[in-house]
Amino acid sequence: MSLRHAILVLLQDQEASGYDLAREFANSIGLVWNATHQQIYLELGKLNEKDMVKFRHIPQDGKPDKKMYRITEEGRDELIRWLRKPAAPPRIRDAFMVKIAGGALSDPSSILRELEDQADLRRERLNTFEDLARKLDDRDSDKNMYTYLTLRRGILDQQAWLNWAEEVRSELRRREDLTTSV
Amino acid sequence: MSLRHAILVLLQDQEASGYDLAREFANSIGLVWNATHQQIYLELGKLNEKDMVKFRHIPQDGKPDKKMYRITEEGRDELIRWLRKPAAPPRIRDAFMVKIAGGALSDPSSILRELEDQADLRRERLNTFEDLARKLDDRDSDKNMYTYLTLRRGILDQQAWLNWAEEVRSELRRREDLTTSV
DNA sequence: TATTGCAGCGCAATCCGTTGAATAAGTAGT
DNA sequence: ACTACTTATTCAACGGATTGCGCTGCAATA
Repeated sequence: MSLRHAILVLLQDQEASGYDLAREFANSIGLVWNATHQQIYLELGKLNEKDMVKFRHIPQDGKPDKKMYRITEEGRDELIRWLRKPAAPPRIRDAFMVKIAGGALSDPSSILRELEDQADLRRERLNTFEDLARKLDDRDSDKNMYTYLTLRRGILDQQAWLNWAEEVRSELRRREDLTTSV
Repeated sequence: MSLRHAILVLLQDQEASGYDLAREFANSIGLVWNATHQQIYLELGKLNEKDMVKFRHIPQDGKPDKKMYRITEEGRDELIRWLRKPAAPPRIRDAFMVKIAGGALSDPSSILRELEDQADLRRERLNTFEDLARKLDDRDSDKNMYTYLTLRRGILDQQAWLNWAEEVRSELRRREDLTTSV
């Protein structure tokens, strides 16, 4: 349960509303941890109860009021504490891979079709990450270096996925040849 | 919610007890979907209520009785239905990566320490997967091809991770040089 | 002999996450 | 004029997942 900590990480740099955070989750941090806006609002509520964040009401004209959250001392303490203890390895839950594992049931053509859909998604992500990495101006600043490394992680991940997809294609083709020649 | 389908995939090949399944989740399928024994027993119960699996009681001497589950027609239908509709892309939730993203807070040495711990884990997995891949005898059988592809996915993933770790090391070293020379 | 580990199953409580919807006012497009 | 999107937050309901606990009994080890 480190949605909490992901939020605290974001709040470190700047005061932000739930809405702001949700947008950032959709981009930057979403690369390593994703969450919907409902989850974020809920978690902000809990963090507030535990005095790890506080907010001020900002009335706006035209737009609805907003709550600008900032991290407190307790919040920072909690974050530091969390950073110190080892992180559990991420648990893997990949539905598409379950399909591959049970692939002998479906026919190869439908697998290939879905493979291409997934590959499109990965290619899209790859482009996004590469764009963002290119736009990082000063790579030597502390903050940017870590953002850069995070992006690199995403890039290498997508690339590995796409390479795997290439292997799948050629294996399935090989298989086709075998069966038609028998 | 495709714990259900992962179980059905496993039950396709052989009758198995909850305990057996839990062990398989810890190995083979665990590579793409992990689950604890509690979750598995619970899900087996639900699957049974929906007549997607049935079981027979096996009394054992010494050991407690066990329930050997097998898939039913309804179960197979459900599995086929599920295979046909597109899978949602996996959501990413990597606590260690959240730490990296907020890395500017911790000192580089503690990051490196945890990096090495995680790297050990990845190397271990890599070896396991490579061993399993080597042991697949007849790569041309339908079933083994898909197992092979699943393993390849895991292998490429671990390798990508380890390459990334190499990048992190050199970036952090570079950074150290910069700060000491200033 | 005490402890640990493995085989085997289960319940209860709680927490996390997802889905869907409601509200409300401005702005941009056809 | 109508539609759709953006900003901004919240609630309700459900189901999935996790954590912690409980049971039995054999085998091996220290």
